[in-house]
Amino acid sequence: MESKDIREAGLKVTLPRLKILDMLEKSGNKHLSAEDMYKALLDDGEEIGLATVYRVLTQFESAGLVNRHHFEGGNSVFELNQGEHHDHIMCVKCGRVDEFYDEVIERHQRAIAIEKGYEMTDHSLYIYGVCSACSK
Amino acid sequence: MESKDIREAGLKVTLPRLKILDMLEKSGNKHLSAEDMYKALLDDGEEIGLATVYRVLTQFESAGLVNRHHFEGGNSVFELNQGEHHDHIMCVKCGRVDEFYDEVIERHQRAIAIEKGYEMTDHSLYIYGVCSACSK
DNA sequence: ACTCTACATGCGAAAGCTTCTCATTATACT
DNA sequence: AGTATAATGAGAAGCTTTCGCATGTAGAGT
Repeated sequence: MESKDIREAGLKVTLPRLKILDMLEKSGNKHLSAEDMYKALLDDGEEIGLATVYRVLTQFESAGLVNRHHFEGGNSVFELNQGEHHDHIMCVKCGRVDEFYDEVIERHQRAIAIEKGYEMTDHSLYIYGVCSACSK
Repeated sequence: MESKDIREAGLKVTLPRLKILDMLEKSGNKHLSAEDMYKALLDDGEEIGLATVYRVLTQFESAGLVNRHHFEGGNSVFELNQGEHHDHIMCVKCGRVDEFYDEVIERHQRAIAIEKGYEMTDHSLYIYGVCSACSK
């Protein structure tokens, strides 16, 4: 039940929040922008403002329910936080996104932070390329 | 002489371009935004428009003279392309930026791209943390 | 040096994404 | 159910970046 997550985040359970969380859960590993979700909600006949979508996503992010990514070129995209950290590889032609996790890279990042005297709080790694479907 | 670089990029040697390139060369390993450079030019008494700063930086980027980075939270910053690729680690409190290069990480990125069926064109890795000066 | 043409510039306007403001409405606790 | 508090929708505003266009200038040829 999604409403539990919202309540546990200290937020009231409202229709926009339920709809947005629901949409993220059903989206598979798609990475949706606020605009994407807003349009989809409109198409569903919901009366939800774009500002609300942004507000709710920001709150979900603070609560750790979703992750925000800044892919190259413009707007942020969001995905459900499902526990396991991963990084992204993205096709510069079609926008397809795949996910990966590499323990060696993770370990080296931590080592670099220590070597440079930083307490690591976060990191972001994006690989850009042309996917197999687009390169033929 | 910087004008050679500009000419080799197929661009006319103009005052705004010289000033901007000069400023990047003198900035050490600082990472400057277009706005930073625009303000510095104004303070120097130059009559250079913000649009020109953006245009010139974009052209320099296309020509491979500078690299553009999208740090978390807003605007792009630029640094001179001095040959060797590197990634960045940034303090989330004071904005300090350090650079690093890790061959193992680079190799793993290439391997991941191949494994996922991508022809890698680019990648970006940012580590965020609290630097030693800010953490005490 | 002088001329000419294509390219650059500055300015203001505009675009695109995101946040803010505020009056209205809904949630959840008593 | 009643009430305090938080959430919403709509539009305005903010910020970075780009565009359009009239004016100005670099640089090749003469």
